[in-house]
Amino acid sequence: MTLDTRYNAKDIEARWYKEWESKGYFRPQSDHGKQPAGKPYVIVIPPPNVTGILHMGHALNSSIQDILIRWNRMKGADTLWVPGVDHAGIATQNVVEKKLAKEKKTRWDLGREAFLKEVWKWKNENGSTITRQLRRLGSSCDWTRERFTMDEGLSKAVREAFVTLYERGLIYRGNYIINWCPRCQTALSDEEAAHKDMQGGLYHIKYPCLPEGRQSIDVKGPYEKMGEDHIVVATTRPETMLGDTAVAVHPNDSRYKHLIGKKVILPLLNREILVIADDFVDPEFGTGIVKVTPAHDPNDFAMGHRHKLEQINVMTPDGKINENGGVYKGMDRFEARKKILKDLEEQGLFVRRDSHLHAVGHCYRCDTVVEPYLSKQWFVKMQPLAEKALKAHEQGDTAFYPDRWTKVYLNWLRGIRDWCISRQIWWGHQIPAWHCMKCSADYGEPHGAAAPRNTANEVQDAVHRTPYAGIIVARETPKECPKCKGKDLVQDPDVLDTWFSSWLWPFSTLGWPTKTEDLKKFYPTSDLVTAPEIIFFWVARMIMAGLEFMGEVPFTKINIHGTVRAASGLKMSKSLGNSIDPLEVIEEMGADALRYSLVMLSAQDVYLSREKFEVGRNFANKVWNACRFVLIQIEGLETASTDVRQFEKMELSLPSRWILSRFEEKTAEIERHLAQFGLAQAATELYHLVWDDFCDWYIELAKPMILSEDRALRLQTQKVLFFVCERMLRLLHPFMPFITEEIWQTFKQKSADAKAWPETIMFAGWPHEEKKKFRDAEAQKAIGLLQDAVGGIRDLRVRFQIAPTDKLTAVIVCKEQETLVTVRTFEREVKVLGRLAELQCVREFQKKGAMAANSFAAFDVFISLEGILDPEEEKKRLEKKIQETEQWIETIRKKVANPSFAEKAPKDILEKEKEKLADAKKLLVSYQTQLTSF
RNA sequence: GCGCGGUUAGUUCAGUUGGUUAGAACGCUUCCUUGACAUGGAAGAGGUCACAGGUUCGAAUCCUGUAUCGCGCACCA
Repeated sequence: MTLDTRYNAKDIEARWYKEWESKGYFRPQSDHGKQPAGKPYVIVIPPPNVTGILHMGHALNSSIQDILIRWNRMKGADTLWVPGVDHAGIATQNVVEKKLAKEKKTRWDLGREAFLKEVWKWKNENGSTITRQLRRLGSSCDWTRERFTMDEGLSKAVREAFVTLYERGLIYRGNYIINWCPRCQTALSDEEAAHKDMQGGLYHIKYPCLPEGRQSIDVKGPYEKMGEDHIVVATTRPETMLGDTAVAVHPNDSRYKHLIGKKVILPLLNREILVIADDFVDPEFGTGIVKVTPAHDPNDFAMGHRHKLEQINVMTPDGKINENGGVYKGMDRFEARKKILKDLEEQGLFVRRDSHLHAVGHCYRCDTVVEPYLSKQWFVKMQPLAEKALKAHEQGDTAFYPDRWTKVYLNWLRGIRDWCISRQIWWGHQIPAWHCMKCSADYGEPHGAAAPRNTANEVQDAVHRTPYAGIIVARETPKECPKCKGKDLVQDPDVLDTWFSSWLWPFSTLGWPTKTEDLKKFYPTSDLVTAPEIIFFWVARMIMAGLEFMGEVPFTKINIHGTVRAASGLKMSKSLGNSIDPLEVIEEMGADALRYSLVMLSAQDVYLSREKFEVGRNFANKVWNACRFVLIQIEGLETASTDVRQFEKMELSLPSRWILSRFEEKTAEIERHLAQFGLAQAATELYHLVWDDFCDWYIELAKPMILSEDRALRLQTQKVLFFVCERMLRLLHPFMPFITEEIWQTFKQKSADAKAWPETIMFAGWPHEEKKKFRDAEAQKAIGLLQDAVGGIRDLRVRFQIAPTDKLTAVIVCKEQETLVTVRTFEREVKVLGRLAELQCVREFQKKGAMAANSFAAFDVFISLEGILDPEEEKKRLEKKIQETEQWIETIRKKVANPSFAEKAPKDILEKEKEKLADAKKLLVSYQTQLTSF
């Protein structure tokens, strides 16, 4: 039984995933009636957007989670990885609306019910793309527990959560300035309005003053005296001036004190507005006078509140000027901006445009400029929730890896603002609130429609009236109004923010609010792995929800991994056209290669280009071939086994002792890295263990041993090869699940005790240190010497251009008798690896003729270079070496001679320095001896 | 404006609590198709660790400041 000559990732990967899933290996072992070891290990997947396709960020995220899951599964824990997708309200609705648009239809043409049918149809046909792709990656999720935020159970959880919060007085409804996307025509939360710096204009506009005693608002120019016949305000959004209801100055601003309480004329609409005084105004900025538009700016809204100003909404939900905007009615907001500026200029009221850099909110789904907009929405009062999360953190219930994200998280919690959760779309969980048409006067106005002029008092009322008259919030659809017994009830048309369902994910996916077995067994979960941009959207909210509804944090460890970026440094995204499709990489190089490359690079943000995946591909190929070599070498072996005890009474060769020792050492190190989410470091360690130690040295050393006449040595080497290689596969399995399974199964067939092996490498157990049984400092030191000797010879070969086929003679001159004894034990190996015809190991040596050496602290390696060596060149080289070494000695000597160093440095450091000094001196002697012989 | 992170080889990055002559991958140079692997092997060149101070016997590592790049947050119209 052996492996194919060529490693074919594609074939292997398709085959194994199917096998694993169909046999139920991904399910918790307790589902199979097994008694697992220790605490369960549970991860919930950050649910990807149902409209999404797998991008590199997902690939990295899922790779990390799968490594953690497979690692813990191998350790014997009851592992559960719950997969699923969220319904992505706005994004999904957009996709379906776009589809309808092609047929020249809108959602309004279909009506709510028919439209939702369309969305479900789309979901059923296309919604599994991303989960299919996750399978290609090798993600060992328990698909039997897959959830969707719109499925029945999760919808029940959403309703439960909403009603519970309402009952606890943490949900309110009110008129506020929210972020409004005119394209999606819905409110957004603060997090969904991504601020981008934009170079815009700061427009200075003259507002005429109403002269003393004049009642008429027909004030004619010219306006020349600022502060007398006019004032100048500055704005970035001139179109909002249509809704101005005041201008404000700082109460202590001496320039304008006389204006306070006076009136100015709002140009274009020729409305009188008041000059008010408010601390908010920064006298240093612009002219020190601010126009106040309570319905279109959060600050102005607050100011309007303080001064009981009228709120005039001048925009329609789709971003056009409404009937309050006079002649501008019907114009798009940006079109209106241009026209208004033009009109102002014609009237001599436009002063100038300054270039101005400011942050403008953009809809995170469609990138449209968000409009601060006054409308009636549902909110969650966040502060009480945040306080619980803060307290949990103080108690050490949550920890971020790496730790620096803690601060980001805490800062956000401390400055938390209420969460606008209602969305004016149809796809999502409809708010479980019903309006009694009889009791509720305030129902019936379409959301976001040109709101009649709400007064500040009304807002205040709306905010604080809880529960509201005429609104019934309930778990079950109410039949009648509890107050008036009226039957005319209409459910609130709004749906909830998608994140309102995602934040329940860690327990809703386990069955909550039903007290299921899963919930009992698997909550709280273990780790959360996600990207930094999701900390606010999801992580923080999940923690708050966990505490609020379950009374316990949903997970304690939060691993924040790097962002995947294109080589240019920009975030990888489809819209920028700089993305690399993970599926293409899988197709070309295999999922194992993709996973390994990504994880190895993920110590921080991952900058990708296609070539970077070659690391993983080459590594997979190396693993394949090394194992193939092992299988070929053990062809005749009848007693291949993974049993540690087989080596107990065996006198192992030095290289075998060494490789066993190296594996033991590195296993512990890899485990340590994995335990603190140092996956990149773990992967790098493994890479070098496999490539450098196992392939470059052990396999090369094993070759002569296998060809040896000594039957016992032959057999022993075969056994060690098998044993070590099988462990290597297990160490690699979490990182490269497919290739390791394929090879491992071949190993299993080859082993003498195959019956004792589990059915899959997934359950083969994670290699643990054999009580340091294999730790072997002596072997490590000896192989170090061997590597020096071979390296020294190889260097001389290359330096003097000696063909590899030229068998030459070398002499190793040991400086100590002890070294000589050691070197003699691996004489044969050095001969083979150095391609020598002859090797002498001696204590004393008198150089004859043209010879050159490489010197080490323990020995010198000479080779004969008759007719090749240029004595002058060699002399120069040696002189340079001597100079370098002298300098080095001087440095150490100074250090050691320093009384403070001797006094303060730890003992072992001092010892090390002294050793170093001794070694350096030996080296110097070697060089000097060589030089004098010329 | 506030906060966070980076600045180490030509490039991309590692570098645990300060302690070998600062490492890797890719690229580059030279040589090698030797029975696991050319997706390979051997060897080599290449770095005053952004800058300036400070703490220390000792600093890439800790502190202060500067420069520069990136990210996040924020109501300066």
